[in-house]
This record gives sequence, structure tokens and C-alpha cells, in this order.
Amino acid sequence: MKNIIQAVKGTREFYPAEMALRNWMYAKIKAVSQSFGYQEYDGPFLESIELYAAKSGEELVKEQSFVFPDRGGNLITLRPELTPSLARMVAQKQNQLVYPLRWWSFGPFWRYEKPQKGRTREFFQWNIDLIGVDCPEGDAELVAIAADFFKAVDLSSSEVKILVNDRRLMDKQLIKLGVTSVDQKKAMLGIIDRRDKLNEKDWEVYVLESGFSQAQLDGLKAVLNDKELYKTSPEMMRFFNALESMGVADYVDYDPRIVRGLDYYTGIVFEARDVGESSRAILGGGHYGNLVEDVGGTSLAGVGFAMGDVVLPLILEQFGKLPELPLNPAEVLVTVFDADCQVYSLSIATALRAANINVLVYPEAAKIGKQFKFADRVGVCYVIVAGPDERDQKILQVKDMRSGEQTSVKIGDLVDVIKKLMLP
RNA sequence: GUGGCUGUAGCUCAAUGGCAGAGUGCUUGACUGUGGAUCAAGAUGUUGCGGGUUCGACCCCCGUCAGCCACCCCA
Repeated sequence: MKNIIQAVKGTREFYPAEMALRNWMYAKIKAVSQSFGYQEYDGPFLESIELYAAKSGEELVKEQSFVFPDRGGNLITLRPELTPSLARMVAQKQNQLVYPLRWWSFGPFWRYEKPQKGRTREFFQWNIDLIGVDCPEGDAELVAIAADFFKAVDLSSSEVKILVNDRRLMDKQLIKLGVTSVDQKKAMLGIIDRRDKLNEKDWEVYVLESGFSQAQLDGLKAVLNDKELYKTSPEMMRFFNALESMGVADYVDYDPRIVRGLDYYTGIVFEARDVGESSRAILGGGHYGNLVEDVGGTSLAGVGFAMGDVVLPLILEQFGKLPELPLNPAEVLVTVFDADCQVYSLSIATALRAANINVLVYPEAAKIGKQFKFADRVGVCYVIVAGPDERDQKILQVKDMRSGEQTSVKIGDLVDVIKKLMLP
């Protein structure tokens, strides 16, 4: 074991068990996305660094991305996010596409961060966007998709919550507090974002040290504690009303502390968290006013969110909701009694496969006990024994590994018997 | 990028600076044509890697790699 070259730091290896989970997540994501009529798409995994540099205020992209020169000396980036690629794809065909666009994607992304639990350098991410719509009901649709996804993976509204705020609503409150300049606003959003990370006293000191007055601090505290603030916003009332109609209101809470770090959000912002004390962010998104302007298109509003594949399994595990997935696609194992019977076993397996049954054949003659043990270990449900006695009598032994029951079956009845057993 | 904790058998973990261990799993047998259960026997280690201190290092020191935790950041 010592001379194995290590996998690249922060990358992930999907052994069959992990791959089964990833495919399970993908299937849930696909089903929910399609249930709202969204189309699957994807962008390149490699992009030039300019694509990300084009977005202002994103120096971090350069620092947190894998960047390397290609043979021509151009700087290539392993995509750290999908939104800029999406923006370009939309801009390139802006006049040919049918709006509103409903697009989703699930693919790999890379970020050069320090790996730890729930954070790797290589991860998969679900991105889903509704583009060309600028109304609270459109925003509500994305939140409903997130909630439906949680339902689909059996996470209840008491286990996860989608917390929502509106940047416009916060802007109004900040103006009331005399926070008017762009820099001040940015600082204030950072302060709000940090509220949960510091204890109250430290946070208050931090606010005052950031150049805000005691009056502003008091005002801010009042805003952040006002769970009813959304009622002053007609858009948010429409938004919550839409969620009610879609049957997911129990998953969604108004939370004035949610502001999200990203610059390009201009309306609704939201993030989903588990309700436990550790409370990790599972997904995040919001409404943006101009998706494609930065890459040369005309302004288009939209709303979307992204969910990584790393945190969700941790949350599922925490609530005991990890699915038990079958790891072996074969339902049947045909044993090989001895060398003389080997080709006979092969022909039986072939007949079963012809009837669309997945079959594993033991690869060589071995002690029958060893073969049963193998069947047990790989999770096969039915084992067929075809020894010399059976061959002479034109029968087979079929054993149900779960019940332990074994029956003799006429060779001509085998397919029917197996199919009947496999019915749920 | 900063700081801290950890790294020993496939896995979970022991071992005052003095012979490298347990549980579990694995292999084989009890069972000559049947898995799980029981019993018995057996195998398995570059103590992450590289240096140093020491008569002697899993243990102490330095470096390095990896994982975890807190920052930073969160697309």
C-alpha cells in the first residue's frame, strides 16, 4: 500500500457505493428539474480566465481557481462556477432562444480551497436557472423546486429550511439608517452576513469599528430581529403567496439576516440550511437583474440557485436519510458446480439474459459454499445451482437468499419462476 | 492563505523512550452439494513519508504529505 501515488488533494474517488449515491442524487435532481419543465444543458469544463475576470469584484475567482497555461500560453481555468458560462451561452444565442429559459445542469467544478469536511476541491453542482422573467412568482418557482427536491430526498420541513430575504427590501432599510454610499452598503451587507459567525458583543464592536454609529447599530439590530419585515414588501407578499399555492410554504422562512455574498443578486436571495445546530448551507441562490450584460448581451433578469453534492449526503446522514442503494445490478448468480458443468452454467445465464434478467456467473469452478458466500457478499438475491444431478434431470435449484428457501425448477420454467420471484 | 488537532493491520482504535497489540473483518477448517450463526486455527504492519536526538523512537525534535477543526471565503 505504500507506493501508491496519492490522488490529487481535494479530489474525490467514486467507488461503486459513492457512485450509486451520486447517480441517485442525479436522478432526483433530474426528476425535480424536469417536473417543472427545465431542460438540461452543460458548458465547457475548461474556460479562459477572462470569462471570470470579466465579472467585477471577483478577484477571488483567480485566487480560488485552478489556473494553468495551455501549450499556447493562454491561461485556462477549470470552471469554478457555471453562471458566467451560462451567461455567455445565452448571450451568444440571445435572439434565437425561446424565453423564458428554464435550464438546469449537473456537472463537475473545481475550486482551489483548503479541503475539509463538506468542502473539497473537486465537486459536482446542480445549477438551475429561470431566465427572462422578473416577477415574484418566478422567484417562487425556483424556491419551490428546491423544496420539492428536499421532499424527493425525504428531508422534511422540520429538518431543512429555505431562508429568504430581498436585497431591495434591505436596501430600503439601510437607506433609512443613513447607509447610502455603495461602499457603506457593501460593508453593511458584510456585517449582516457575519452576524451568525460572531457572538452579539463582538459583532456590535465590529459594527462600530466599521465606522457606523450607535444609532445605526440599534437600527440594524431592529431590522435583523424583525421577522415581519417582509410584510412591508408587496413583492415578498406575492412571493410567499405563490409558495403557499405550490404547497411548499412550510419549507420557507423569511430571514432578514440572509443577504448572500454575491454582488450580482439584485432581488430575492435565499439559502437552504439544515435545522441542526451545526447548520450547513445546502444550496444558495437569488434573483439577478442582468445576467448577460457583462459578457456582451442585453440585460436579462433571472433567478437561479446552485447546490453542491458534498454537503447534502452529510445532511442526509445526520437525519438518517441516506438511501440504501443496491450495489450490484445482477439479481441472479449462476454457480459453477465443477469444470464439466461450467459451459452448462454459461448457457443458463445466457438464457436468463435473453429474458432481460441481469445475471452474474461465477467465473470458475469452486466449492459451492464459497460461491454462496460470494453471492451473499455482493448482494445477489437468487442463486442457481446446476450440478450433474440437475443437468441429468433437466432441473435447477433456485435459492432465495433472503428467505433461504430453495426450490427445484424445471429448466423450461426457469425464466418464469425467476421473474415471478423478482416481482416486489 | 493563517492557526490548531490527528496519522499504528482492510476498518475502529490500544501500546511510561525498552519484544507491534485488541476488537472487527479476512483466509482455512469443523460442513464429502449451499451464504448469514457458532467454534477452532492462521495470515496480515516501511507505526503516512523524510531527516534528527538517543545505547534504543509508534512515543521526543524538525520538515513534509494527508485528513479533521477554527479562520478566510463561499460562485
